[in-house]
Amino acid sequence: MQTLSQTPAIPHAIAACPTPIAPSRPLVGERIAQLLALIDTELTVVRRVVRAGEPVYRAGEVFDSLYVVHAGLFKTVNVSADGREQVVGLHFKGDWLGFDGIADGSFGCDAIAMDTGEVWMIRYDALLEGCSRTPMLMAAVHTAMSRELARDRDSMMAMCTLPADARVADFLRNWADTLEQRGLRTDCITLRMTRAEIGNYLGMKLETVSRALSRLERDKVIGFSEKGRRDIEIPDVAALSAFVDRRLAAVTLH
Amino acid sequence: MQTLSQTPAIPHAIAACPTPIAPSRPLVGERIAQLLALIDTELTVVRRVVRAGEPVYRAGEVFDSLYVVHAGLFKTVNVSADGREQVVGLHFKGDWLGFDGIADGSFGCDAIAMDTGEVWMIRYDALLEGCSRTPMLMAAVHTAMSRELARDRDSMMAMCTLPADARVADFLRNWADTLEQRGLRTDCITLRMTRAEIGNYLGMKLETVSRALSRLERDKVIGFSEKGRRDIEIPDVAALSAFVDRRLAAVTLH
DNA sequence: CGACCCGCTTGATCCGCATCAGTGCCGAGG
DNA sequence: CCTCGGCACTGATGCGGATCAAGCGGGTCG
Repeated sequence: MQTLSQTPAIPHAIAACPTPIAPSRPLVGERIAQLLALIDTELTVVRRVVRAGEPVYRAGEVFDSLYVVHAGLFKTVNVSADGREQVVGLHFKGDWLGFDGIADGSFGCDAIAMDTGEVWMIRYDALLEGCSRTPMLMAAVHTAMSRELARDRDSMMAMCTLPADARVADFLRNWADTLEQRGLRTDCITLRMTRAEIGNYLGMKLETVSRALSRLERDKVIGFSEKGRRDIEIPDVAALSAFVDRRLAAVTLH
Repeated sequence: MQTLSQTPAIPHAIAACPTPIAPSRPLVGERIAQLLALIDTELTVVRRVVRAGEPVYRAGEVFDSLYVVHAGLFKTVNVSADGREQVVGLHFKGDWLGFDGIADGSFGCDAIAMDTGEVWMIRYDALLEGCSRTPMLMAAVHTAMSRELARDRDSMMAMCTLPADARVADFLRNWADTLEQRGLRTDCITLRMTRAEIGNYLGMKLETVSRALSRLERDKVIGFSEKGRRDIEIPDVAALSAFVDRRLAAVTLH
């Protein structure tokens, strides 16, 4: 089914993919290109380069613009009044940033670049106007928000029902999926996050992340590159899914 | 009770509110009324009464309509391929149902009535068209999606960082807030969920919910009505917040 | 070069919550 | 009436992951 036109990714892994969530998987890369083209023609955008660690916006700032990731990787960090903070989302090329600010006119999260990247800033009032003119644009915005909603729920579900090591496996699988959708290599991914950040995102401590990764390596589901423990080799994405299912079955049956 | 044309909400409760998140708190009830009026004038809606336990829609069904809760309480349940299911959202009057179906054209959740209620069904294509005509309507839709996003993140945060009993306290506080925003009594709330459902929503087991409630009662933060253990008295919402903060401090400082 | 810091790993121990098990309460139905 | 099934509460026990602690490799800077 998934005859991805451009990705050179391992075909058997795709055929064996157990969770065909998105029926239009091979089109995702194209969809992103179309989105960016649509925005570029319909709206005036301000391109902004953001360096690693720098914020696109911060929680509490007045909301008046949305952002679309054009390059790089960004995280959104929820900061509560009492100082707790948690990574609540990761955003790749084509993802939007700032939807959560619409409701009450100020951002609810920090959005921070994890390496040098570029965002397109779009004034919200201009976007509303553009949506009135161009129904396709409105549909695209709705779709993006809807997708984010669905993704948040899936990760909530994972956090609630999966044990720690399966959560890490699921995280890696999602990352690989994301890369694959963008036509990038999935067999060797570079996490641009520390163990502590991963743990924060997945709701566990850095030691637990480390142990989970070690276990996944022992089980031959992943490998470490000799370049460093930050690069992770995923010979077979399906094996990762299988690992999740296996751990789940171990819990589920009484 | 539902006749709140403009909220007659209890002023002292607002003054005593410990977490002034929304600056326009007393206007929320009015906002809901305005939303429903706006929808009613701009769109053709189909009213549909749903009895307790019946679904509004089910995961996997083709998406072509959104729903607005007009009366009653609804839950959304995420069902994964392997059979796990989790309550991922609770929806009161004025909330929308079905946003997560926009992205890929089919619903990702079950939406189920928790007691007899009424929803307004709105065809999505008609909504898009209405949004083009009426910018206010579009803004309302965006706001609703944005709010849902923010709420999901907050509950994700709570699940990750709060211990079980604080999570229950936080849950009750949010419930009370929701009622207050709609101009209803907050000092005695009736949970229309079993302990197991609450636990499922909060990511814990029913025994833990039960213990947490018992503890909250021992600490005089809540009380049980003599009508049954399903009715919970909250003499002071601020005390609930204080409980959450206290439990958090106990964890945070080493 | 060595001193230091940071990120990662691994082991030992502790604790919160899940699990298992027993009891009580209430409403429905024979 | 008694029985039965669903829901709730509580105690005992075990496990998964947090916490504490130690060691290691690599990068930076004096």
